[in-house]
Amino acid sequence: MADVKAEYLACPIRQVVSRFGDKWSMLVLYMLNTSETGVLRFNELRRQMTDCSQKMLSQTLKNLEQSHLVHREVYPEVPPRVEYSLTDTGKSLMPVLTELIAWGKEHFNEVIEKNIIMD
Amino acid sequence: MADVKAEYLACPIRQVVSRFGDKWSMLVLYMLNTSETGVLRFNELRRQMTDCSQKMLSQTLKNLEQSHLVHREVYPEVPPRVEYSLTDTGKSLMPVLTELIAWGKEHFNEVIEKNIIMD
DNA sequence: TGGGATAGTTACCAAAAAGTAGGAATTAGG
DNA sequence: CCTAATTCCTACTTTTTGGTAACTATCCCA
Repeated sequence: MADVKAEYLACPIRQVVSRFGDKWSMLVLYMLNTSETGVLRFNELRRQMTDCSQKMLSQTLKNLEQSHLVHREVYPEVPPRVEYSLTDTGKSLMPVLTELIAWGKEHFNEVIEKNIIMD
Repeated sequence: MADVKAEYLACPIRQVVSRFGDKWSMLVLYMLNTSETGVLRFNELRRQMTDCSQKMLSQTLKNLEQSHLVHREVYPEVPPRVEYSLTDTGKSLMPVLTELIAWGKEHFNEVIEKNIIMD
């Protein structure tokens, strides 16, 4: 098991997959990146990702924050205001992510035509 | 729920995540890409990914085949021989994946130093 | 007095993913 | 005739993930 740990720490693919290979992380990063001000509040994200539950969104944001990809700024107001934005590390990921999305746009249309995955 | 389907079909991020955002897909693609001949047999992959179970590997390969990213060639011999390689679509993904890996190498070392995720 | 808004957390449950262990099929080789 | 090699499949169990609904806290407004 210690071997597994070493393997994880050494392998950038596993790092990447384990940190934002989940259902919502990339979507959140994308939303933050395309936001005009570069900043989004919790409920603004919720409204844009209607099929992500409140729990999943806050969990996702917490993970991204722990990975230093997203910055969380709390304003001690009532009602509370919390603003999320990309960190510099997060911003540095965006060109790659953008390419991945572009690749998806280019190549999955053809795939989807032959291959229905949802019902 | 039909909306969710439409959203999925329309969103390249979800396409990408749902097709190879899982635990093993990227690793398999990477292995196939870095193989000298561009071809790997089932047990060759197994030996290189010791912590992936037989079941997971064959499931992963099947998914990648269905997404037209991996080609599966069966030779009707005894004992059986099956060779896996990247399709053209799979190959077209590799530059992006390589960049993602490079990004991981560059940026996660610093993150890991501050932030232990495994125990 | 009693919503409403904001940003969560928690407990509970269901579904999906993944691990384990065993079997199947075929033929060559001892 | 028994074993090894190769590529799986299947049943069973455990672990992880995700969803639902209810709860918290605070202040403003009617």
